[in-house]
Amino acid sequence: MDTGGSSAQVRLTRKRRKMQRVTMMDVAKLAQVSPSTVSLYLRKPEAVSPSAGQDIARAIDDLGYVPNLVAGGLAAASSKVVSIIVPSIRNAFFAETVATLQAELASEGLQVLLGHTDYGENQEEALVRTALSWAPAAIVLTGLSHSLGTSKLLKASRVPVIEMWELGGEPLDMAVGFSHPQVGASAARHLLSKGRRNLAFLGARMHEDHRAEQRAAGFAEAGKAGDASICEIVNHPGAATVEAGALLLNRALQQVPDLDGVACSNDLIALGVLFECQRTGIAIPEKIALIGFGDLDFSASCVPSLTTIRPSGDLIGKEVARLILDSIHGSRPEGARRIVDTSHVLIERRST
Amino acid sequence: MDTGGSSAQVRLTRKRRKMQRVTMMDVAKLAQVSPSTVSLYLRKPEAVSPSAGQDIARAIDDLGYVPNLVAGGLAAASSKVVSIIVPSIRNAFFAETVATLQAELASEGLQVLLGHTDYGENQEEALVRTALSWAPAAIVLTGLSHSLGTSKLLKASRVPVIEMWELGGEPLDMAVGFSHPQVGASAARHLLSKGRRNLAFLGARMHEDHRAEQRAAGFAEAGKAGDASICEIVNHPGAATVEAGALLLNRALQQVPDLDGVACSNDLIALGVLFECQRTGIAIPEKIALIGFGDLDFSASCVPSLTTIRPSGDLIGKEVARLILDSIHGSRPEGARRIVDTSHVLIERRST
DNA sequence: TAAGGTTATCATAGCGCTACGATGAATTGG
DNA sequence: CCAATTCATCGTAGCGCTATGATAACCTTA
Repeated sequence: MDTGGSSAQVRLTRKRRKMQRVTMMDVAKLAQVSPSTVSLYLRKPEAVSPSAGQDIARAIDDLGYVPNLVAGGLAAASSKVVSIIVPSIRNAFFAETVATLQAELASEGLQVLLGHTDYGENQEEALVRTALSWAPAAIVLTGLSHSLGTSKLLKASRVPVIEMWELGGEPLDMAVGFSHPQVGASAARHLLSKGRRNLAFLGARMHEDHRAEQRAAGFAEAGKAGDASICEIVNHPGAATVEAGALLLNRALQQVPDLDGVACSNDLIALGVLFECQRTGIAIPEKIALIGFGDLDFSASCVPSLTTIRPSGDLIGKEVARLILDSIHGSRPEGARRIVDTSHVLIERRST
Repeated sequence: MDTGGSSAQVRLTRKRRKMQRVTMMDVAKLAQVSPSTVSLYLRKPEAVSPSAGQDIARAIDDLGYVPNLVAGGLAAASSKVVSIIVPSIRNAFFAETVATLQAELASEGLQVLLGHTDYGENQEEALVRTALSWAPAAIVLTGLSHSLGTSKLLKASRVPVIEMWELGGEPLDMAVGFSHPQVGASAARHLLSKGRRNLAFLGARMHEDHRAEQRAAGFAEAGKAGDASICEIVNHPGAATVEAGALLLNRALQQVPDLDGVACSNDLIALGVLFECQRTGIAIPEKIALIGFGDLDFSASCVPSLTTIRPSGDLIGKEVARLILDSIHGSRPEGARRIVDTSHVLIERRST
């Protein structure tokens, strides 16, 4: 007869939770120390006696223990993650910066959480919101212009914020980059110094890419301040591609009949110009002097080699990493606003 | 008189923890529901009554509540993060895939945790270890060859693993990509079909880049199987750059005197070849037929336009995303091993 | 109206770890 | 030889959230 079945005291598994195969507790048990000691060992090995340390190390190894950073982050109220938000990782500029940054941070045990906005401010706000959900150690944004909501979110959180690839405005917290108007001005002055007077600036997606717009503005201003006869800005609504370069050149040739100096917002555009000139038989630099921006992989090797402006994306990555690590280690003077100017370098080659 | 001071019952703040400004509890209080209901609303809004839902939504808005995904991840035993590990984010192939993947995943509320190995297997193991610490929803690796430790780690965890950009071996779990030997073979056959018989394959970093090596091998095999007179493989120890292309061409010209067909492991190398030929007056395609790999931004626009093989990095990203989402939603047939072949497309242009 | 079925909501027990304060052992000094 | 000081180690209370089962509230239908 089944006595237990209908009686009141049914023994049911009260609660059940998913879990991790090996926890710190298991390590502690095997090493015959308390979980606290294991935790301490993992964070500050030198604070634990050598003998205990060895036992723990062996236990970790034997069990194949992998610490759970999610739990750690919750307990410590801050995770070992840095959130990076760029317009597009397809863009070689940002790829370079992210790569450098990732490498620098990885050596300090920090992970990179990546997001890209595709040049949309609303997109950015959503990304910032999710980024903050991870209680990151720091958050890295591109540029200085953000939606009101983004700024509010960021200020409300106590997370260090670094804005990169742009200087000139008031940063939320810290900034690493350079002045884009100055880049444009350098390009214009260089063309003027080569005796060119009928200039054009070829840019892409400038309604969204605020920094390209600034370069164009700096170019136009320096052109006018110098003795340029004409100084036109031509924009392509799509992305900055080689193909766009060809289109833009043709538009510029229509607008500026005696065009003899062209600056491009991006080396890809410049490459497109180069190819289009080759196709149509326009001599570079004899007929048109050409200067780009970015110093991409091909810029030194193309025919003719491309005069360009190097923004040092890797340097930006390094400096951002330094700022983040300083913030985390508390070695940053409290309240000190930090702005790092990575500057730009004009590299003269055969195309001008 | 101070009665409390010396007496035994000192009221001391027992414990203190850091915290978050606004928690789910605060939202619950303001909306006059229990925290569970708020949690439920956030995860499945349709399961909560419209009136309660409205109250909660308003409370969230009023308080500027940002959910803590770290806590959520711990409680749910899996975080809304997908870890992606690529050799290099500077590489346009992987940048494309990561960008697509990130966009697809973001729309489902998943974050991307990025790591890059710089083509090092040890590096990869360390990255996988940290990645697993985040209890990710899935983990995406590049290629099929990993260290023993990496495989063991991955198998021990119950995390869905997707290997991308390579097919042909036995995947750990799921794989999305294409066959690299076949790419090489396609290139060789194309050159042969153009009547070229003195062939060379120009690759870079092939001792580390296993996939480039496979392309070269496939090329050599198809060359021999066809009626190629010579079929040489030339390797550059450094990265695949435009500059390397020029060097490699010159090496190939030495090794293959009557060189008339060149395949490159990467369009950047092909571009370098193009420029070098321009410099030295070698006619393309008349003297040398040139085929690349990647179909990068410039490949359609250069002069002459570049015949190339498109690996569809964006398609890979999309398929990987689909597999991940299927895994998460449990719609994947349990135990079914999934392999997706994204294939490759040869795009014939003017350079052959 | 009672029995049975739906919902919508809730109380509660952790997820695995860190940080705080406390404990006990070892060392020292007067 | 006991108080004072150091040092390694430990016990424990959460971090903020989700999942589970339970409960209450509301319909059905016979």
